[in-house]
Amino acid sequence: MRRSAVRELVVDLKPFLLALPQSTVSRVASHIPSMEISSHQSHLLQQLNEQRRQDVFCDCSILVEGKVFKAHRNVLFASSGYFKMLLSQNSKEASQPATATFQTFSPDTFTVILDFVYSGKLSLTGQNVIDVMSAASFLQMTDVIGVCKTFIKSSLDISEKEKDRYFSLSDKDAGSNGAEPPSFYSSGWQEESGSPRSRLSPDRGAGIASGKPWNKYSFHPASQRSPQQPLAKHEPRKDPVKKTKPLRPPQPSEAAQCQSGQGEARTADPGSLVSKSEEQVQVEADVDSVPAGYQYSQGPDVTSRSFPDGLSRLRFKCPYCTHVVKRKADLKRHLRCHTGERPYPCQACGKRFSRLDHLSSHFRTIHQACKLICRKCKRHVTDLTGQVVQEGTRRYRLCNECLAEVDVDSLPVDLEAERHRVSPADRDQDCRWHLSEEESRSNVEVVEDGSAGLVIQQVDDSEEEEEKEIKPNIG
DNA sequence: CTGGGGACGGGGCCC
DNA sequence: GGGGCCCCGTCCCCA
Repeated sequence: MRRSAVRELVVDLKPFLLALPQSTVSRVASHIPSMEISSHQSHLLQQLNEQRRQDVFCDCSILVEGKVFKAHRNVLFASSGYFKMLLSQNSKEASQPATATFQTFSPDTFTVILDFVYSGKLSLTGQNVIDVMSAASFLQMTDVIGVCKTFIKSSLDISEKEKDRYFSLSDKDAGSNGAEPPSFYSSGWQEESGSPRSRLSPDRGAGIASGKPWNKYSFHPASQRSPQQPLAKHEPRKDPVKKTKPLRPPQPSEAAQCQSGQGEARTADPGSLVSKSEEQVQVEADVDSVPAGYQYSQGPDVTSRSFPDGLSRLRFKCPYCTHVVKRKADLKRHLRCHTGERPYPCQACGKRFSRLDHLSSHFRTIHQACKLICRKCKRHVTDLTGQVVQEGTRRYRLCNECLAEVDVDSLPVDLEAERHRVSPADRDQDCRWHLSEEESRSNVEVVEDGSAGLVIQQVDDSEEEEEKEIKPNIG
């Protein structure tokens, strides 16, 4: 601890101790082996933050889209898993100033993160929460991620609680285009003792600092997003969710790309950033706990929206776009297109879906060959006129004529095995298509065409009805 | 360039 | 009220 910090502490405690009777001091000292000064931590943090602002002892530079942030290696190490990895890998060069470069989030976003690191206060707004969560995902700051998630969820709760206020506001309040949400949204995290920062206080105009209206908000990697980018109706489709490669957490090698003391430019893969974000959203979906020492405060007018008469039936307003739905469940469903949450994995191929019905549809279409249509000639097929073909994890039907054309008629179909496969006892287990079963397909009693990678199964229309009862094994 | 298949979001209905 | 399901429209990818 620096001398100045210690001196501050002593100065701070002096009047307190002097004010106590000597007997009290000795009695307390005898009962408390190690006295804990509650203000110490915040004081220390305050001092570190002051040092950061004055660039005192800062031994780490972070370059974010051209803007340089100064910080302390120790503080970053203690706050972020990413920096922990990065700095520990470069521990040999501890004497050299460390430099990290990011282009995956904006300077504003990193300002919020860094302010949190040095103050414990997270300045979240409806405009920055996704960016901050993505950045926190990348930096592996799980506390911040949790706070962001709670923030988003809380928006929903407040939306519900204050729905009556939609209608209590006059048309004048709503303006001519009542469906438009209010321009600003504000909320923030603060210490229990309360924050002096006005932007954290839940008053109406508190979010003006960000200056971004609701309908300007969209969910994109910061590197791809303009702050002013409007949110089109299907814009979430352009979000990295769809482009995401198989989900994976940031790898240590990615962190290693930041070279200590070299200031090497680095562009992190936005896909990986969001993938992590998605993954964490899902993994932590049931974690609503608030980090100890914090309390959540949010502006009371977050969802105080009113709508014209024609829209008054639609009560739930998406906090990230102008979309309005009638049911809270619909809003919850809609929000996944903003958060990228995909809680429904396909057990057959591992692909993840944001909605259960989409998963069901995918499973039926891709893995169950439910369509009684020949994939090639589009004619209706029955158990007499066609067969199910398995290609990898896909199943579809071909009529006997088309089967002959693809030269698989020479393949023997093990009817006995087929009967066994669709027997009631085994049907359910088989049709669930567990990945583990995929991997151990040697036990599957079907015949594979080695050249075409096809597996021919006899069509059984009775199975068709039964398959409708089979649902993907949703974990 | 075009058509088909699949993914995906929204809306509505039923339980 | 919420979950599940179905339908529809749109978009994207690919052959």
